[in-house]
Formats: sequence, structure tokens, C-alpha cells
Amino acid sequence: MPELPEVETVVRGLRAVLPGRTITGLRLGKTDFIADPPRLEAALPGATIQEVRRFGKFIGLRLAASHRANGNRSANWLLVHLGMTGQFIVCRPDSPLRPHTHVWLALDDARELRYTDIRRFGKMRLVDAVELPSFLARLGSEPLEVPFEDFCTALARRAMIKALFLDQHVFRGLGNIYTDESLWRARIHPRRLGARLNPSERRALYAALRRVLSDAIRLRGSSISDFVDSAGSPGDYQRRHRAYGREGEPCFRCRAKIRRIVVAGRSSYFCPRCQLAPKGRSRRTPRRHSG
DNA sequence: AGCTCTTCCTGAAAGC
DNA sequence: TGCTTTCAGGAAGAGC
Repeated sequence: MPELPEVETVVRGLRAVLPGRTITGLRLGKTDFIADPPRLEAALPGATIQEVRRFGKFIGLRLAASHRANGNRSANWLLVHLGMTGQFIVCRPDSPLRPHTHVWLALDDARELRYTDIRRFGKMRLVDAVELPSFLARLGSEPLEVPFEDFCTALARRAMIKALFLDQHVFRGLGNIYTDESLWRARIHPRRLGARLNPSERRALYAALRRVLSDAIRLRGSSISDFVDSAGSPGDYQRRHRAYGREGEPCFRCRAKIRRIVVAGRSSYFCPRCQLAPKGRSRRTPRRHSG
């Protein structure tokens, strides 16, 4: 599942080859994951890719409009979210066509940029420079850029820390894997409330998050089932997972069996010995033992 | 405000 | 063996 490190890996790969390239043609397959297909068909052919950026889990390609069409329009951004199974790959036109490929962009260097997405949970849309700020305003801060003080402010809510981390309006780019890995590292149970974390726990979580994300970027992301980078190669961080997907296996710190529970509608893996559950019930009246 | 449930989609895995 | 059912999961929306 592409999260921040996976998307960053794809973006770095695309950044190495796309800036300066002009899109010479566009072909669409299924379009139910594209916000406005005709807009893409009108704007992409002839446009030159100027910049590749990452906004949380979104890939952004900044496009200079073609000289002929829309000469007075501001720059467009093609925003791509990989969803669960999205892949954005640069390849030669004659490379084998993978099933579920729904967008082909022909480039002026005789290569193709292809978007493949088995489940089509991904998203693709075009926004112009005027629309971009309102799009970005809906996203929280970048986890690797947010200062500690702002990190603490974002946590000061009566929501479970797992839900807070998954909410893209709080932090942009975190998903199930890196949330669980960071919580394991910081020894914090996924059901703890953000507002109830003490200063040393907040400090530990901030450090854990930064460490996990930067290590994962260094290892080019986690490949569990479908993730590959812009060249089609898998990442290596799945070998460093300490909690995610390890139900029943021993904790790397204390050998207790890793457990799986559902929090915020997601599988959550944690060590029941290292990551202690919140005391009592966080809502409703606490039950008393009969006495 | 924040939690749970539902929806979208497909392939893998479990069930029979 | 082979067909059928269940499930996972990012994000948004509904309902409580």
C-alpha cells in the first residue's frame, strides 16, 4: 500500500526522468477514478512536465501548457493518488502491457508513462495553480517537516492515536504500515488518545515517526503485495517491519506475541507487553468490580 | 467531535 | 479438485 515512503520513492524516480519531457499523446482505459477525463484529454497532450513533487500520498506533476492550446492558462498540476494498488511506471513503448493499465502518456523521448491500478482505489485529477492551494489546504502537515511543537498541537485531541495518524487532514502521508511501525517503536498502544500522551511519549513518538519514515525512504519503501517504484522495482523496508503483518510472531524487543486488533477500521498490529492499553474505559462510566 | 459502518474494486485465501 | 464466499484496505460519506 503506497504511503509516504513509497510515494516519495516513486516521485524521486519520476523526478530523475520527467522534467523537461513533453507529453506527446494520451490514451485512457477505464476512467472512473479520474475526476474529469475530458479535461485531461484537453490539457495533457502537448504539455511539458516541469516539476515532480509529492503532497502527502499524492504525486504532483507540474505542467506547462502547450503553446497552441490554452496559451494564457496558468500551469496545471496532474495529481495522482496510488490508492491501494496504483503503479506509475516509466517504460519503453514496447514493454509488455500489464493488465489494469488505464492511462498511457507518450513522451517525447520515445518512452511511456503508464498508470496501472488493479483495484482502482487510486485517484487522478487535474488542478490549475489557482485550485492547488485549496486542495493543499485540506491536507495536514508533512510528518518529516512538522516541528515538534506543531506535532504536539496536532495530537492534542480526544481521538485514538491510530485514527489521528491515519487522518490525512492531521498529517499527510501516513497509512497503516508506518503508523503501526511508529507506535511499536515508541511503545504506544494504538488505542491511546492523542491528548493523553505525556511529554516523553510525545517526544518518543515524534522521534520514532521520523526514524521509521526516513529509514523506509532509504530502503525505497515496503513491498507487501503490489508496490513497485517508477522503474518497476520493489522496495525493501518490509524486511524491517517490527509490528505490521506480524500477528502471532514474537516481538523483536520482548518476544511476546504480536497481536492484531481493529482500530479505526484498520488492522492494527502491536506488542501487548511493550505497548500498554489505555487504562479503564476512555468513554462511558467505568465499571466497578463487585465487592 | 469522533466512532462505526458502508461503499468502491479485485485477487488471494479460506471454506465447503 | 473446483466452485463459492470472505476479506483486505485508502478515503469519503452517512448515521449515531
